[in-house]
Amino acid sequence: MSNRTTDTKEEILKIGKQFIQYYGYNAFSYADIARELKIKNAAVHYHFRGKEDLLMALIENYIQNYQLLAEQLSNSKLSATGKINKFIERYTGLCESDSICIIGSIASDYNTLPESVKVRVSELIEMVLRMVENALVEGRKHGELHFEETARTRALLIMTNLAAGVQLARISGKADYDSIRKALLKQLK
Amino acid sequence: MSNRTTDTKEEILKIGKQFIQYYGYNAFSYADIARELKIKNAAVHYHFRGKEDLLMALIENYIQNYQLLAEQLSNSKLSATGKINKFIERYTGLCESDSICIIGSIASDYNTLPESVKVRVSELIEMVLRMVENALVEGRKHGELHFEETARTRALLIMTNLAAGVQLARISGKADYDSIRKALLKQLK
DNA sequence: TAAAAAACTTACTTATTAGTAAGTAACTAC
DNA sequence: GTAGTTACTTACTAATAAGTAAGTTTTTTA
Repeated sequence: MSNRTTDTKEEILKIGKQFIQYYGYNAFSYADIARELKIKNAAVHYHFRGKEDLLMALIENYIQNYQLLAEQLSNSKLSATGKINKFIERYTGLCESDSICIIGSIASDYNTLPESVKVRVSELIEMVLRMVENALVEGRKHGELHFEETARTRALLIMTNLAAGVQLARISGKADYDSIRKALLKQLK
Repeated sequence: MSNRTTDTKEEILKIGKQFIQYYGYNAFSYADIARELKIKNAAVHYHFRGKEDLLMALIENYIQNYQLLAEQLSNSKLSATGKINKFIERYTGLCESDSICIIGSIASDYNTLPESVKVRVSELIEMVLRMVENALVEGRKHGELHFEETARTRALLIMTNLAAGVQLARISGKADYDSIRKALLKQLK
């Protein structure tokens, strides 16, 4: 019995992503996913042999997603500020659903992950950093953005502010995330 | 059979802290602690009824520790920069052992924690932020430090840079943490 | 429309987890 | 020196976790 309009495999990925962002990788089980989708445990194993495979698939999805965003940004007529904003918006969205970014979530569980996953996460992070870096370089070239550090360092600062910002927001409130977000942009002017 | 020189309860706290900082709260069990200390599972339960109680004790320890640091700093003749540096050093130390800060670790697992713990973590964070904020206010008053935002916002920026900085360091390398650390201090001049 | 492939469920297994009840050894206080 | 307290161990239980083998239903394709 398959569902006409939705794809179970996609649904598993969707729920898995939500669980990682809401509870953390080591805090949910295949049984949790199965319960949520009203299928059996073994059905989840049919689509993803094990939890590591599911995680790997999620990371691949995430990489694809960011590659798409990177392309869109490089082809767009948006200002550098606009591009940075597109990036920031992703975090703002997470904040609203009491979730944290996958990278931050995985980073906390990093030492429990198999080598294959670690390598890919590392590549994902480099990709994201390069994307922000490119926007920063462009903005500085056009006199639109101003910062003292190298673009790479500035990208690191922005990324860490946002990643930990959404983590903090769940505890001390969304107002703190908002202060961070606004300060980030003001600093670049 | 009790150990003359060490205290089992203290040892459990020490290992528990290490596990949280290295693997994450939901990635270790009482059995792991028992194995490490060469005692039985039930002995851990004797000292801490459940994992939540252990976590709570660790947080209380952490709060005490920070209260001590806050006092030391407020009574010290250190410059504001020196005070901020004392704070930064804590993160640098973590970085060297491939560990992340307890706050960051707990933040990722936040939605799996009981309310009693959440409340105390929230108080801990406020304490830490106030400490950094105080040093910033003092530094600005004396013309030693310079920043545009409110001291609270600046403290948020510093704290998120460091917390996510050590998380990132495990994945993309300690050099990235170092760039962040140096940029942080330079920004304040 | 029959065979094959895909997408499951049923029914397990094996390992781990948190936790506890009951017993024992050692130290402590009087 | 014995009664009580502390700090355990032994020996469980009940629940959950990951995973699999075998069978069933549904969909696709030839």
